[in-house]
Formats: sequence, structure tokens, C-alpha cells
Amino acid sequence: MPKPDVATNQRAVRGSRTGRPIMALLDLLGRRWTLRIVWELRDAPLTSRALRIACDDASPTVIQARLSELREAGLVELLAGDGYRLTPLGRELMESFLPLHRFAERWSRRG
Amino acid sequence: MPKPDVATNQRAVRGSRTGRPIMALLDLLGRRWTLRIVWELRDAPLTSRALRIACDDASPTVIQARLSELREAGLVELLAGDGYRLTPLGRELMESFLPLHRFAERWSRRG
DNA sequence: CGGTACGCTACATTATTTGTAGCAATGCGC
DNA sequence: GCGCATTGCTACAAATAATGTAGCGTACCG
Repeated sequence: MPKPDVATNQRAVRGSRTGRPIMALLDLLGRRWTLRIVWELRDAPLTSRALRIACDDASPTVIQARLSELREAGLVELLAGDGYRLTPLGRELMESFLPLHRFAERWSRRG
Repeated sequence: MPKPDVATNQRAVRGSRTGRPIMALLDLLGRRWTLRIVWELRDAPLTSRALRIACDDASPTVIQARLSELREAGLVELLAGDGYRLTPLGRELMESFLPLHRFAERWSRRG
């Protein structure tokens, strides 16, 4: 039955067809390196190159693509001269993320 | 003929070598459809086919691959006759996830 | 038995990622 | 000015992953 129209609130965010924001967010964050980028920006701004290195030397192509998506999503911004940093909204995302960090610790101790 | 390697049925979870669990988790969840699958299983078990449909009709290839990864990660299990469901650990993940759901609502109302 | 649903796989086509190289623009010491 | 380093960002071929469709083998139910 899901045959709804796209009307993406964002460019080509997969899964946004339902109109439920969580779907758009899950799709955005479910792209390779996106979560990691947000995570690496949690403390301080990073230049695109520093970010690349922090992200296990991912290729600049993907990093740039993800940064564009994150900027469009209003989660990240480019500061003249200081590289990229999370916007206030991005910092909210980061905070919503902390429980996952704690979960990761528990998860790593699984049998 | 590339038969899946038995020891690591897929490449090692990226970042797991750093010893930082969050990296392994971010990598696991940052693969296409993984977040969505966990999300769709939040309420009730689903058969692999129902899950496929719930996930915007993603191809069975990826769904099966992700389910294997999630089972290996101890987050999802296959019930004889009832399809897939979150393990207790998977439910913990889901709960760690709820703040993100609330964030998605705020995010969708951004300017 | 026939029909249906399950988990799962094959495989060719298509899309995305990787890795390497490089560009134009800015800044800094000289 | 000049050379040199660093920035954000792009090109592009090769490698890898996802898609879409079909189908297998195994159950279950009539």
C-alpha cells in the first residue's frame, strides 16, 4: 500500500516517501561515513582534510558528498578558515546520540 | 564464486581495530538499510519478506546480508516460525535510539 | 497431492565507493 | 612580487556494493 508521492523534504533522501521525519533521518545517517563524520565533529571543528584522516582516510569524494548532504540538512556548517563544525541542530543530534555511545560499550562486552 | 569467508562473513567491522566500540557500532549501523531494519523491528517480529516490504521493497540480497550482520552482532535473532526480532540487546539499541526519533521531529521543522 | 509462504541465493544490471591525482583560491614568509 | 603550503573541492578509472528479478529447497495446510 505504500505508494505515496515523494515530495522529498531533502534531495534524494531514501525512505522519505512516508513523510515521516525519522525515515529521512535514518536514510541520511545510514549512508556510509555519515554517522562517523558527525561523530568526529563532536568536539571541535575539523578541516575537510583532517576529517578525512580522522575517518580512517576515507576518499575525499565521499567525505565531500556527505558534508554537502549534512550541510543541506542543516547539521553541519563550513566556517571560513576553521573547517567544518556541527550547527546547533547538529549538536542536538550529537546529544541524541550519546545513549548510543553508552550502548556501544555494553554491546562490545557481549558473549 | 566468491564464497563468503567463514571467519569474517564480511569484511571486519570498520574501526573495530581501534578498540573503540563506538567505531564498530557506527560502521555497522552506517551500512545501507541497517538502521531502517532495526527500526522496522522495533514493535514486533517480522518475516524476512515482510521486512523487505517494510523497508521500501529493498532487494532481498541486502536485506539478507544485513540480517546476517545483525545476527552476528547479537542484535537480531531468527525465531523458528515467527521471523526476525530484536534480541534483548537489540531492544537496548532501540531504546538508545529513541532520542533520535524525537530529534527527527525537531529536525524536520528546521528553517 | 496442489498451493502458499518461508529463508535464502544467483546473477546481470546499475549505482556507489575507493584511490589517486590534481585544480583554483587563500595565506604566509621572504 | 615570488615560492610554498594548505584549504575546499573535483575528475575519473577501478573496485565494490546494491538493485531487480527469478528461483531454489523446505516446510505447512487444505
